[in-house]
Amino acid sequence: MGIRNGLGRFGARRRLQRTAREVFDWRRLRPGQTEAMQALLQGHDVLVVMPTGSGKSATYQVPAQLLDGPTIVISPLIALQRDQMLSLTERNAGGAVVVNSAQRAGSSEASLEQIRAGKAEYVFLSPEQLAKPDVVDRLAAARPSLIAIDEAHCVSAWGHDFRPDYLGLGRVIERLGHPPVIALTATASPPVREDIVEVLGLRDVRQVIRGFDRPNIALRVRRFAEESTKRRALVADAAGRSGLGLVYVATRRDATAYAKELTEAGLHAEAYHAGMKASERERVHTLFSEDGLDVVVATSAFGMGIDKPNVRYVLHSAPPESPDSYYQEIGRAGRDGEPADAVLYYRSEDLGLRRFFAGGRPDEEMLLRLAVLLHEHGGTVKPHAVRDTLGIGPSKLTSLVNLLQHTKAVEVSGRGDLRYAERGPAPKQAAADAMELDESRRRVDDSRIDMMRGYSETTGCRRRYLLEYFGEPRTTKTCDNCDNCVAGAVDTTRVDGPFPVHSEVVHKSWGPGTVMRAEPDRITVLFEETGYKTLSLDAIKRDSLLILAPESGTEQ
DNA sequence: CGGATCACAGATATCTGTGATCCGGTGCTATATT
Repeated sequence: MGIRNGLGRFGARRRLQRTAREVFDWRRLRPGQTEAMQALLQGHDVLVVMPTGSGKSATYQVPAQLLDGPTIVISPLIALQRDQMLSLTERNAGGAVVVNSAQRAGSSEASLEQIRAGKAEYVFLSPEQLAKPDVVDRLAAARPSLIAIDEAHCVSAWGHDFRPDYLGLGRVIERLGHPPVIALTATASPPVREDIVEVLGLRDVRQVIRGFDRPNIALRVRRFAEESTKRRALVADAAGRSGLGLVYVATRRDATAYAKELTEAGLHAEAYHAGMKASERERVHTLFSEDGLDVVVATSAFGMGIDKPNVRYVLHSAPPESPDSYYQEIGRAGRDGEPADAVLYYRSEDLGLRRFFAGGRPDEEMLLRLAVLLHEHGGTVKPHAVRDTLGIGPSKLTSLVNLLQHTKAVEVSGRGDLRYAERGPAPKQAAADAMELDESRRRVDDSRIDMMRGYSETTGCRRRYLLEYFGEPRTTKTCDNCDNCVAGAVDTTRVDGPFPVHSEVVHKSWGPGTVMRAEPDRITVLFEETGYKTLSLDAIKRDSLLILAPESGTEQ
């Protein structure tokens, strides 16, 4: 009580500041933080995109103190859950508990009981825990006042296949009474933000987006024709550097191989990937945290949650699958604000592996069998019964159900039970629609790989390229801290084409989209259905491909 | 999609080329066995 009635904007701000100081010992809140916190207290859902180390966690931790009821924090990794729980336990913040499979038997049970009894303010758990109806029921009974989704880009990056329980979070949020929800991430391009909002079912959303630019990170791409030449160059580069570094590689095998070569070159290098024993991974992580080595050679498994200030360089032996991932990975350099380097060792062939990873198609036959099964049954079916009948695992079922849900064929109840929608399309149509939806998602994934190629091959300012990708156009044309700008090769002619950045357009066959990037002879558009496309202005003119959307220009 | 690896053939007894085949990232969970 009291927040909405009686206390105005300024009262709320003062209370937030006082709580930040008294409970957490934070002297000052930054504008982005206060904005997000106030929006939560006013009952909005909030999407926060702010760099690591800028106090994202504070945006839910402080309001949690002022709202009456526990705060549920959804976090993708057990290690992150534990770290955050421990740091809260040090404060006099009302107690924090975790619920996960790494707990001793009965300990998760005790955590849930503490939440129910009002003896803990924060509970940390994974989406998989929230896929269990009894866990959700017990949390709902505690009347949570706030839900935070940490590392929210995982919703979009992992939900659709790798960890499909992320897709169930929207339903879970409703089941928990939809208190104010805050989703937090360091990196999210506009379509990723849209995906997060849609999957989580956020309403009346306030977006707080701050500080994408990391001007102290020098950006560079080195192009190679031969794999062997590229390898040698990367090893020589790292061997010639001092200070802590990260080398990102595409495969586990490469992690081991590069680590070996770097060791032979005289560095203390350690490999890191998900195939290693937990104890080994922890050993490398500790060495890294305590400056006990020169370089970690890792797959994408390494990095989430790390906030090490003095990483001096991040080298990539191959491009990742999107600028989103690339920016996230190089963003681990130079957190201290001192100069740092991000160098991509690039061969266009290396994008092939990314296309392979993006390529897995859903099982169409199984999709149809599932649709037919639910349709013929007519009533509500328990998911385990469906799994038994079809002989598939829980995550496969979740991803197939998700596709059918989007085509309005299947409905999922609060407890996770399945039923065919009364006015849903026929099973055959539903399966076909679902395949088409999946196809469209794949086109978007492919287009993000294309954008990674675009970054690697651009002759323009690389920083500008990335910032525009994230929807933050710079006013200056050059950054003076990327290879192209330093070489003086960047074309600084003013671009005043017919389709300015951020204008809404409609394409003859690809439908509506937003201009993300404008160059003298071409533009890049983010289309709702097909993702990113680069179009030459000549072709647009010749075939009248594109027009400005009717409402565009009247908005601002 | 591209690479690494292997079997096999071919011109010569150790190497070279070709085609087939396989493999590739991210983490939760839950339970049985030491």
